Amino acid sequence: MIKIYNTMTRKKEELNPLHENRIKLFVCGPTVYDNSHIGHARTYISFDVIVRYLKYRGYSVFYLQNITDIDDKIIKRASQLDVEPVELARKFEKRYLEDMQALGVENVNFYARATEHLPEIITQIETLLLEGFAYQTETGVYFDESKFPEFGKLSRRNIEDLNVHRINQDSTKKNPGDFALWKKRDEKPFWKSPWGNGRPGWHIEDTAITEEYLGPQYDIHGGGLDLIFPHHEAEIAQMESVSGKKPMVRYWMHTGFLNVKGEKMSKSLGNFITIRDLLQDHDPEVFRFLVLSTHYRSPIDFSESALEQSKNSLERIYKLIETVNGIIESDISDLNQKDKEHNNKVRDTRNRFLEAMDNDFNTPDALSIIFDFIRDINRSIDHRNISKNSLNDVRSFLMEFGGIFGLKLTNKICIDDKTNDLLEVIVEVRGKLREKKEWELSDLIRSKLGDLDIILEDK
RNA sequence: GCCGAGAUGACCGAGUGGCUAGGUGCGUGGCUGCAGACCAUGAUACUUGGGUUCAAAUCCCAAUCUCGGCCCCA
Repeated sequence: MIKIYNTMTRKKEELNPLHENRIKLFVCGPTVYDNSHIGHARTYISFDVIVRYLKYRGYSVFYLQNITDIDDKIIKRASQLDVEPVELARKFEKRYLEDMQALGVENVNFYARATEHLPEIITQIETLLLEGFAYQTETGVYFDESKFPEFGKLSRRNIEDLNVHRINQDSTKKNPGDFALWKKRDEKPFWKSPWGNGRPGWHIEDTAITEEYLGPQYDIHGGGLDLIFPHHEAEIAQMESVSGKKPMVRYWMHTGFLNVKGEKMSKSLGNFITIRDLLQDHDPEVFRFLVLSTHYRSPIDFSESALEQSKNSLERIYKLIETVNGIIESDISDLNQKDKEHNNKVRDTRNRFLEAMDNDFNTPDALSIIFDFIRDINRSIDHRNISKNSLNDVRSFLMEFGGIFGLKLTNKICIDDKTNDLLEVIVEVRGKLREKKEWELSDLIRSKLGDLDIILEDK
């Protein structure tokens, strides 16, 4: 039974989807006005693995994400660069999708652009006005917070607290906490609406999109911790007011921040690392491993040394696969057999692994179980008491694990035949040198190859 | 001011009452010509002070510190 920590109740709850084994999931997507950063990557890798695991567990998951392609930041950036906002949005949307692909994030079923859902947005606002949850002023249409007493239930705040500390106060609003559903604007880009030209407020696109594709009630809503307030509160207020159905979502899941040197990344601090920067000189799987070696709700402190540690850890997994492959493909006679014992080992490890993942997707715990297993298998190989048959099971279990964590776990060597032949020549010659105990020369060859990132290991 | 998260060994990081997680790094031993990989093994680990309990990293109380949210943000 899978347990999920629900931000709404602050407790782990058993996963019970609305419709048997079907799960409807929505995760807030990015505002596409700039390159995506590694904080985004953390969140989306986390959800990628959550979805992989749910699917592995037999759930049919529909994973929806929005793309905020209309927003003040987009407009501002576009005017600075003297391009059309939509052009800018499309450009960074494309980059975002490329970045996600590079990171191996691949389970989103549908990306919904805000600008392609204006009719749905307008319909929701009309309903809110009709039902008295919203009001119109000369500057826009606002949600009337006082009509939704539960406002703040997700972040556990009360409305009184929310009505202080507001800046850039729009004087036409009834309460300071009221938020915009529609902003009346005559500058481009704008859309026509019953309330005049303008564009949607920040929160309404998500509920319009989720109602369209998932309905007024669905299973899981995810996003970064920073979206709890006010974004997700606003979504709850809108959707539950529109439909009259509660709750809008059964499980709220929030990912922790990625910090750089103990501080949250922000443009003002200048510690902003984009996914592109990261991938310039790091393997995406190393970053994925770093993300998964911390629980999705905990903060991650990003650093080069953290990456280095992850790289080395990940290497340990790859080494075993390599060794196993080497033995299976070799023609050496079979090692001693203790098949039954090893079958049990694989089975127990799988069970423990699933138990860890069932427990609110505890990837670090799950990893520790994998490493336990790796040590055991290495020991068996060292003692030469594992059969090729068992090693096949080991390999397929590790591949199963790799599928869930989104790690390829295949030998990454991809060189052309010519180079391969050439390498074989070098290795053969070096072998002869070693037979003659020409250590100096053979070490030189090894170190020169090492400089070319070709690691030669003698058995 | 109001809300929230956290403090575990050199570093990262699990763990809600008893049975030394795991990884990285480092030391030692084994295997190796050497190195690497692998195996074995080691280092004053649970912020502080009280309390509950036969038993606490884990529960309670207090304190200290760190970080985050409250305009925008994954």
